[in-house]
Amino acid sequence: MTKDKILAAAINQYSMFNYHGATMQKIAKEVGIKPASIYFFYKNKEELFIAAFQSLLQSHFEQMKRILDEAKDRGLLEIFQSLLTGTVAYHQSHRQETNAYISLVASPPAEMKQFLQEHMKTFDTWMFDSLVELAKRDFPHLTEAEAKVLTKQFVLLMDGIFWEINLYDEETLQEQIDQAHQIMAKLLEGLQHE
Amino acid sequence: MTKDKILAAAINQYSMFNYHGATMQKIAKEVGIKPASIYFFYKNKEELFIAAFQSLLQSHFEQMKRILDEAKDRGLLEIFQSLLTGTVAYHQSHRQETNAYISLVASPPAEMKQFLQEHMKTFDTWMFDSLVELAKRDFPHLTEAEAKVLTKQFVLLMDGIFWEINLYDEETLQEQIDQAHQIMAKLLEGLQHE
Amino acid sequence: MTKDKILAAAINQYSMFNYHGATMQKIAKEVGIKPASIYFFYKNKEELFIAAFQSLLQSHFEQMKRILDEAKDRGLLEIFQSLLTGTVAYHQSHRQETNAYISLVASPPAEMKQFLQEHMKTFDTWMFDSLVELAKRDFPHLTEAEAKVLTKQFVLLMDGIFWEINLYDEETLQEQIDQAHQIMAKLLEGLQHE
Amino acid sequence: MTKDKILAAAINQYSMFNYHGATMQKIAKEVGIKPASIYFFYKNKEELFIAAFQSLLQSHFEQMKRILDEAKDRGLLEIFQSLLTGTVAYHQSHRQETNAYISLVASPPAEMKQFLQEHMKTFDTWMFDSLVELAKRDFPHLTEAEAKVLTKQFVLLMDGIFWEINLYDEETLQEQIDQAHQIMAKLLEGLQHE
DNA sequence: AATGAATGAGTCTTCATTCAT
DNA sequence: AATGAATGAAGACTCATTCAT
Repeated sequence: MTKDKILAAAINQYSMFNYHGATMQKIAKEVGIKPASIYFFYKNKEELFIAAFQSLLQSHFEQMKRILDEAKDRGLLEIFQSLLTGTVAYHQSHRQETNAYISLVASPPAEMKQFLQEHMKTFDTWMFDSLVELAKRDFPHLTEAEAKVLTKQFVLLMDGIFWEINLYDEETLQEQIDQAHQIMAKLLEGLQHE
Repeated sequence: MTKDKILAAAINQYSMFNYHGATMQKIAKEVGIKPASIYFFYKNKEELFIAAFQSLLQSHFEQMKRILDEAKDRGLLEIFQSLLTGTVAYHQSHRQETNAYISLVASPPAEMKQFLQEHMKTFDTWMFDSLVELAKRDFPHLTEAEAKVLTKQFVLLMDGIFWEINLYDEETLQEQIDQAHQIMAKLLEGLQHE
Repeated sequence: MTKDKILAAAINQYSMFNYHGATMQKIAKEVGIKPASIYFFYKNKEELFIAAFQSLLQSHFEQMKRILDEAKDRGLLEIFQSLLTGTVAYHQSHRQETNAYISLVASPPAEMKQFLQEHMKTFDTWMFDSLVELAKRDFPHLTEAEAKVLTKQFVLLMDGIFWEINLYDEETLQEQIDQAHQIMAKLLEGLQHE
Repeated sequence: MTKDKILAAAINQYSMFNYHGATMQKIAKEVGIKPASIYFFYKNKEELFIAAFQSLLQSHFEQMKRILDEAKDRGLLEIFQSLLTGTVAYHQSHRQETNAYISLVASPPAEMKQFLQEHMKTFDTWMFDSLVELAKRDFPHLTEAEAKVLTKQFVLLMDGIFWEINLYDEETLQEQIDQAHQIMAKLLEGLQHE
């Protein structure tokens, strides 16, 4: 459908040139239509990008949910591992969305800042709560506080991977995922002995 | 000096609107001059931004060097700690530069991509080498490989902090720094017992 | 009927925004249809507006005829009076048409200028001839020339009222109608004594 | 000066095509510059036209003041006469301004309606007060009320001339001015005998 | 009878840039 | 060292119109 193609093109152009550099003309050209046609589907540039960003954030969210859902019956370390590799795998097979997502989070257009912050909060809360619960399920003797600390540490590692996703080549990135894995292993190891 | 004010304004505008949104007009207005005047100091927009980005990256680099230099006579854990807090402190007192830097690294203008990658490589190499050396100095029994792993892990944590710097409020960010510190402590603890 | 609704909307939009500001889109929206649908009824914008203006001018003309027809059996002064109040009453109960009519006469679209001038001539001639005849009927001793002068004077007053119709509030306008009436009374009074 | 030429061109284009039809391109072309250059002098189309209309209304106002000032030492009938002929003469030697003025008053752009109404009120008040005063000066036995009635009647005639200024050819218009003159003569004549 | 989808032409406006002063 | 004046190119967006359905 043309409407979806426009959305995809907007995301792609944004990933390459940012908001002001993603012109209606370039988006239209990518879709194979004329600029004027975009306005049949979206009222203006801002509304197009609101839709684009919503779709972007939502697919990222859903992807994370899917990964967690698939992994949730394994052990905690494996869940962490799955999240890391799953995220990176997804993002490597959706290069444009990744770039757009990173761009959006790292330097959001002023008009989008608040909307973005609300989304990030929802996402963070969901991820944090889910992981805390899984941690407690897998290590029943953990106190709430301990589970939270563990989760925060994992989130920090995951954010590190995120920052590196666009900076390192595939191989180096894989090494960093391994490092994250080993760190989590060591952190869990400590807990098991208590 | 006007020339420097232009540079600062360019960085500030870039931090808010990205390359295409940072117009010569807005930059001039921020400085209190007319757009035409910018061309007395810089040949064109591209050269202005090359200068701006160089200055940006260089100050970041120098700042990191300064932090490391100040901390290098303490123990390794304290060095890590200093780097984390120093970096965050610097970036919190230079909000615009931080935003610009993050924006630049996370979504570089196409024209700047290569130049940026070279810089990042230089920076990463310097940081990596410096830390490996300090690790070996402080834990003489560490093998080269072990020292490298340790450093990579620290870099991962530091990158996590970087990603979070703009997303979390000051307090939450401080907590995350603490988490990073505790992880490094645990990793070093493990080493010490070998 | 849709066709008539389109015509009415065109007139209304014209009264508010003039020819170039009365867009097919706004007209369609006012009718509650899509712009493309207008083309089922009218070949293009120009033909729509030719139809609209014709209808406008024709209803104005017919209204004047009706007023005159109703009043023609009374005395001349009363006929003048009826024309003035009748015209104003009609125009106050058809605000949009009035505005459109005034707009059209005062600043006709270039394309319509000639068509308009022909209509105005026809209308003026009809009105002038009718009034001259009525004047002679009511004041048989008047020469043709005297009757013409009297009519011209009335037309001048009527045009004054027209110019004021959109500028003054209802009350002030009524006062001006009274002034016109009194002037005509005085002019007739002069004649009667000869 | 370019800035004034732009203003004049804006008025001229407006007189021919109304607000929406007076495009920046046509205005620029008339001045002999490129559309972009207009924006060096005026922030946007709306501000250009606000300036244009202000200038238009102000020159009309000043012209009326000048005419009245020149005539004010003659008798009242001559003053009326001067105002009529002066106005028409001025407007016939400033065709574009006249058309623009008539267009503006008869069908003002929505955005300008309020601004225009205020101006008209100021102008009407000035004209009315000035004429009432002159009437009382010239006919000392006139009551205030009588002077006001007389003035209103003159204003009505003058408005009639205004409405006709664009509709009739020069000769016919001159006849109408004569009619107005004769009406005023008769009205004054009546007063003198009291 | 009406509309979804599309577009060429044109609208206002901004942008980076130039150049004489 | 700075700016007033200007512009070609491009930006977002609108408009009248078409055509298949």
